[in-house]
Amino acid sequence: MHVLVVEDDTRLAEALARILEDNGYTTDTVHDGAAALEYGQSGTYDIIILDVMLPKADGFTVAQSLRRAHVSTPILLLTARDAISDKITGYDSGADDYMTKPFSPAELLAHLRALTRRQGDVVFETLAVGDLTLNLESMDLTCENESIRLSQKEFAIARILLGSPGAVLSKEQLISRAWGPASSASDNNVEAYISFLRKKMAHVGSKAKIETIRSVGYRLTEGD
Amino acid sequence: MHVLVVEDDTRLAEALARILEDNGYTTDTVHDGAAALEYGQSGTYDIIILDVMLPKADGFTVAQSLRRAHVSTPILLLTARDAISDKITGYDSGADDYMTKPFSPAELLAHLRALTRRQGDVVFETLAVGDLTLNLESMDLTCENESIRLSQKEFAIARILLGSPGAVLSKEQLISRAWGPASSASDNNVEAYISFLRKKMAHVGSKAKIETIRSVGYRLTEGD
DNA sequence: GGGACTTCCTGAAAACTGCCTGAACCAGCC
DNA sequence: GGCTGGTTCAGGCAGTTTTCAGGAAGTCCC
Repeated sequence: MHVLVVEDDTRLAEALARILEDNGYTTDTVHDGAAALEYGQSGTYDIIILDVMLPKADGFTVAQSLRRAHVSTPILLLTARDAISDKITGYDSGADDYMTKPFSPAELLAHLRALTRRQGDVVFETLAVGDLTLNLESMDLTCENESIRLSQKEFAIARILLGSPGAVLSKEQLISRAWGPASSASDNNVEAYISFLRKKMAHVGSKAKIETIRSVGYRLTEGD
Repeated sequence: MHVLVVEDDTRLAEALARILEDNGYTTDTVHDGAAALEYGQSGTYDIIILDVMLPKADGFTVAQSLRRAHVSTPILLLTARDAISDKITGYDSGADDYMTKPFSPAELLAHLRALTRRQGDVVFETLAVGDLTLNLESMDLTCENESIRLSQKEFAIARILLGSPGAVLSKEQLISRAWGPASSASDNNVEAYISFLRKKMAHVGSKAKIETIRSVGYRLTEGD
């Protein structure tokens, strides 16, 4: 197992190399984004550990460039910040996993083991349509860096809509999937929640729209 | 030092527990693969000693499953066979060390010391999120220069939260990891401790917040 | 175009549920 | 006995879900 460590903090870089080598990995270390790209493109590494804060080119950019160059080596991003927007950026940029500093060696090794094993498993459980992202774990609805919390039922409905974007869902379908097939919820319940959702979507400034298709149902669209 | 012993041979299991307890370890013993998984996932052990030949699921499988579940507790595999192929399978499955039966108590203790040392060497003795720092040795919670002592359970919960900042932890998860998988603690216990922790976090003046996600769980955030 | 009808939207209030937290109660320990 | 830490209880609060009703918007037909 050959690992490329990209980390500008010399102390941390050495600590990483030490942990890895103690555990049977071989390592190369570079200290800035430009070198990371150059080495990463060689395609000889099994994993790349990439710090986000780097001189010359940040981790996100490096990850993105590598993916553009069709390098599919699993990338583990390191960052001190744990903002959700960062996570999303990290994921979008093509990184496979994500770890916030500080971390224990055990944690690092666990992540590496997971990365080499699974390859391509999803790290963040989200649903996205257009500029909208629904976090399936925390039930947050996000657009750009505005986020808002959804309630249980709002989430259930949002999840169904985001789950089949563009499709027309009837109120009956929505009721049966959000309230359960044996429920006695009325059409007006759905209407109320669609209204809530539209309000929250507007609040986070999304361009996506829930269209009404009269006497048929609703449909989620990206919004041009 | 808390050790999980997984061994179906009752005599050997008792012998192991005895040796360990005589040497200052505390132990839990289970007798099959399924229980091993359940207990192991609680993440409350410092070491897992795992026999290869087990009813329900063999040691390799258990080790592998634990690693997949992101449990990074060091695992010491026990086996009667000493074929090389077994050794390889052992390490592949995520085990950290490997010992063939029969062995002397001294040998066992040496392996355990090696395993804990490897970790202890480099393990960060604090967990930090935002302006909050949790000292894993003294169980103090610190922010800036305000510090406060946490009780056992408070510490257990805090450690879990600080260990995966930003992630949503359900009450069930918290119970299983802070009280143990077989516990009968109620949701209200968790609520009570969350309440204590919030009070102590406020007391040290941290900006970090424990968010409630209604009917889902809790999440620790840095607080802008 | 206008009226009659249907469907949908949405603000407000009521009903409900889960959560928080102070206080009491235990148990073990100095 | 006093102390600390853990657990349980219950009232009150706040967020959620449901209900209701008036009005807006769409459809149909003359």
